[in-house]
Amino acid sequence: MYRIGLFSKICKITVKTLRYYDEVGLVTPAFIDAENGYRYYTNDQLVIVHQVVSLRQMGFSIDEISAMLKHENVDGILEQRKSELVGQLKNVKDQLSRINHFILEKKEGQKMNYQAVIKELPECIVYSKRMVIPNYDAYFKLVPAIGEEVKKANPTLKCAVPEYCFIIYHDGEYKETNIDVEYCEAVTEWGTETDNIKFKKMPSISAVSVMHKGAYDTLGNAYAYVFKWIEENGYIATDSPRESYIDGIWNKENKEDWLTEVQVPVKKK
Amino acid sequence: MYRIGLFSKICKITVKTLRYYDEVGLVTPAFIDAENGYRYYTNDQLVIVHQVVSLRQMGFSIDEISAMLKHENVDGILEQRKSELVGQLKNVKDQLSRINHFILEKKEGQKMNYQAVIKELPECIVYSKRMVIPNYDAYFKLVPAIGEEVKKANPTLKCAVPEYCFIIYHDGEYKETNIDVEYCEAVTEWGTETDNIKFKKMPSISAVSVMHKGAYDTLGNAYAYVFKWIEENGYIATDSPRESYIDGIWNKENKEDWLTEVQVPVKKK
DNA sequence: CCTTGACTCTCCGGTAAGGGGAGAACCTAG
DNA sequence: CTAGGTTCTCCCCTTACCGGAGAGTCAAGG
Repeated sequence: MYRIGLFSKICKITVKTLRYYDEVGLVTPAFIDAENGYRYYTNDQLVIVHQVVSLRQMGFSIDEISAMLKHENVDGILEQRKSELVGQLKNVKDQLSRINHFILEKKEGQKMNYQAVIKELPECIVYSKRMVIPNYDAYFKLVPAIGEEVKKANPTLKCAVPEYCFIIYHDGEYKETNIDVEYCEAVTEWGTETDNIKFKKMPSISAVSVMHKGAYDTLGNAYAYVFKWIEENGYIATDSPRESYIDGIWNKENKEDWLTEVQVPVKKK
Repeated sequence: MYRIGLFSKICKITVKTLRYYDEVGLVTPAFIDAENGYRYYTNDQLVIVHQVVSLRQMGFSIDEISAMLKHENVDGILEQRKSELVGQLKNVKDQLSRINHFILEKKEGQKMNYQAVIKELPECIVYSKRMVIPNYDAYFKLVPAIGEEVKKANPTLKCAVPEYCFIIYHDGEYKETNIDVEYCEAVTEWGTETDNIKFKKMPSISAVSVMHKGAYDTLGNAYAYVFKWIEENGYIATDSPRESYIDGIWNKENKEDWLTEVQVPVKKK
């Protein structure tokens, strides 16, 4: 019979931990002196502690170990822990890749303008108009007309809250002329379509998102950044990119205050 | 200016998290109504939140992000996080390997007699006698004589607490006859040596440890297990194995109650 | 027998990054 | 004016322990 201090040296476990294991019922001392509460351990507990440490080193939680020592659903717990570990492995590798990318990016251009975030874009209903526009500038002149056309066909239609107004670039490559573009705006309900305006449901997707602050003439940098990021971090683009307008000419005079979000649907390679 | 609920939808962060970020000073609302405490956010906060989420997705802690946003020691934090991730990667791979080994071992033999634990063996002073013994049985007859010889040369010498009494197998392979063996016992101080008995300091090492319950004739199973474990989990043995005696003939009549610990010094491959 | 120092006990508080819920105040639409 | 949705603060909960306070306990030496 050892007292707790000696036993802790024998099995190389702290006294605190032994008391904690007693408290949660994982390793109960062989005997507790009712007079003074002293815990006494024997080599039987040594074997149990050894088992517990072994399982802890595989990353099982106390609850899981308790269940396993009672032979409850051991196979299930093993498989669950394993798939958890596979997930963690992916996650750590992902983080490592991202941090390496970050360090590299920081070394090259000191500005650090862009930051990538993976986010889930929730499902939504949009009205959309797809069109081929001669060039980038032409597009802005068309937007108000679209809004009016929708309102005429659907006087009570309301935009979604929060607003989500974006264009999808359908060309698989960068173009400056004859751009195949789809203007979308999220709304709360289905409406009646017209020749130009169609309604559709955008499914929920995951996308990598970067924020672009400033005028549109440097938006190309954001695209360059995001596609490089996708490449270097082991993702692949699964759909055409979206450009979501947050701040612009309609609410900010100064071009440098404009804010645009570039979203590229992706999945892990 | 958005209220917290709407803003949380815009940046896809829970309200709880936004309040927490406010509390720790990471993302402060643009304006707080002094009357009712309502938090109001603008798109400026959106950009900050985006940065924060980006860094959180790389696994930085709130404190680290706070420092980085203030441009404090960014390079240091990056490198630190990176090496932390490298460590985590090793750890997760190790756990995965161990759990796979465990699952396999469980499928093959249902008994699950052995569990491996990596532990640090602390530094200690031992007296030791190295000898070549004709066979396993002969060894036990020699032990009492060693104890007496030490006591004669060092009447006041005390054994270490906890006791640590073991033999080292110096043969690089399994042998049944003419075994090169070193008997060791940890003591509290250096003593005077004799022709046979030498004192030395055992340095602190890490070792994989398994517990063997029962008579010595099945100890081979424990060795088989531990060397297989070492092989399959990416470790290498760095020194000769030790066999530490915990329960035996001296305190347990029944052979099935004997307890022996096999320790093999290892390092990660 | 007394003291001293080592050991042990319980209880309380802390960790990281929020989640859950209670109770109260507030705001907007009908 | 009311009903329902938002927001506020406050408190407790999570994991697997660690640190410390204050009090009781034990063994050895004088």
